[in-house]
Amino acid sequence: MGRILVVDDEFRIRQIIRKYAEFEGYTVKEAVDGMQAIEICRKEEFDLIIMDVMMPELDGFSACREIRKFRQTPIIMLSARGEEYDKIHGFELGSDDYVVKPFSPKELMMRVNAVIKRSSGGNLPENAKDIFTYKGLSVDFSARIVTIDGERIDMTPKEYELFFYMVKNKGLALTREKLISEVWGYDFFGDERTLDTHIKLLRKSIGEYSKCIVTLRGVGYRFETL
Amino acid sequence: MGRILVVDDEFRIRQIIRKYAEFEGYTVKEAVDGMQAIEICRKEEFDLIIMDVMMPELDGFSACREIRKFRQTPIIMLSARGEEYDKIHGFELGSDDYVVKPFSPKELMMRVNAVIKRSSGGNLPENAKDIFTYKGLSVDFSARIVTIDGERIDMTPKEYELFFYMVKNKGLALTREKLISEVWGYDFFGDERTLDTHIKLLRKSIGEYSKCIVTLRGVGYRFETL
DNA sequence: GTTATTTTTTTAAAAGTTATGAAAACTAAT
DNA sequence: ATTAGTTTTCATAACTTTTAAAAAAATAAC
Repeated sequence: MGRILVVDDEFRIRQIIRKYAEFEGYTVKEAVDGMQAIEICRKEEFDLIIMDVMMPELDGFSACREIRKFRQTPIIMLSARGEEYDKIHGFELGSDDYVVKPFSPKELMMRVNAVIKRSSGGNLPENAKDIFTYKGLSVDFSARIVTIDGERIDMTPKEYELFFYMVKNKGLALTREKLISEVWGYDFFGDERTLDTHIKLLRKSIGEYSKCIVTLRGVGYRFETL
Repeated sequence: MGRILVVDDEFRIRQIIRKYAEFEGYTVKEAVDGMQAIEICRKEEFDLIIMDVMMPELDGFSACREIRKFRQTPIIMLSARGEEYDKIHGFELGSDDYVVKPFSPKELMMRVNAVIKRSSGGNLPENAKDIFTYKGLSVDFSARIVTIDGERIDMTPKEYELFFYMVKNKGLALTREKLISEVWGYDFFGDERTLDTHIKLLRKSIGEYSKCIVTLRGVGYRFETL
């Protein structure tokens, strides 16, 4: 287990990735452009694809899109610094991660391991995935699993419901009323401070990421990826 | 689903965009200038508008501004390299993306897909965005975030409410009575100077943009984009 | 130019909100 | 019924915002 497809037009890059990946115990196959990558993917299955954005014949984005039509293989995109940032960012949701060139092989391998662990760890049917990730934090909505740097975070049902709702609505100001009616139900008539207490418990649970839950005085809270 | 309005005075450009967009499965409608675009937008709804900046009759910026008054359709602007860079940059936050001519159709399509995915496909809450921008100032109403040159401005609830109301009613003379009843509530019976104090605090918070809040002696205040 | 009026700035006290810790109530499993 | 874990309540501490009032500055009127 651990098959990786490396797609890059530069031999040197493919070589270096192969070296490190094989050292980590992965089996590596190579493709020199997007077109070739698609053909190979039709015939064989991989646990991960590492693909350069800029390639002759067919660029990484197009290839990625094409492959995704018939495979759910996780994909890590490689791109030159600065260049195409917007595109990658917009695309990011579709790919699983991206690494900026020049990269340190170590860093790349770390990401490779993370992505593979993330995708193979959960033995769910790959299609029903609904996962949010931000840095070392990942929230698997369908599995009800929250991990930080790969480690599971135990959460009580209420913490999970609250966190779930906030992450799903990340970047939005959520009023106390909204949070309470969404998490506790519109007919909750309990104490006003209940929400505060659960925010506190939740913050404690997510450790360093507690700073992602910002207090909006007089309004409520907002979960944000800084 | 996937209706696009292409606004450009050059037939060749419209044709090429149409070709690629239809290939990707979108339905395309065309307009030759800003005026026509506005008329069409009043009658029909689109998922995306691709609009050239330089056009006879009515330029892209003006048309965009006009359309935004009644539609939230995402807009991608096209412009010649270098030219109008400042405008585009300042405008960027208001539009959803911009592409510099000459562009590769592939690149444009990638952006089109990204914008459409972001605004409709992606079930992220990010779509419900409601953001006002003017130069380096941006007010995100749904996230309750105000930034100046990308940096967050901390505001107290009252400052935010007051600013929110003034920006939403930008360009209008707002009487002290109106402001107080809208921000504090019609039943506020506090001190007359409270409003002045909060205007002061607000001005301090928004720094250089404080000059956008003009005092209307004997009347009230007005927020304006100079 | 002086005076009266309005606006702005400055304070400090008052009012209001959120965070926290601990205990009580509740729930599900044994 | 007991227990372990979870949720809720409550009192209080910590903190922030709002208010009010007065002094200073600016503006308009004379």
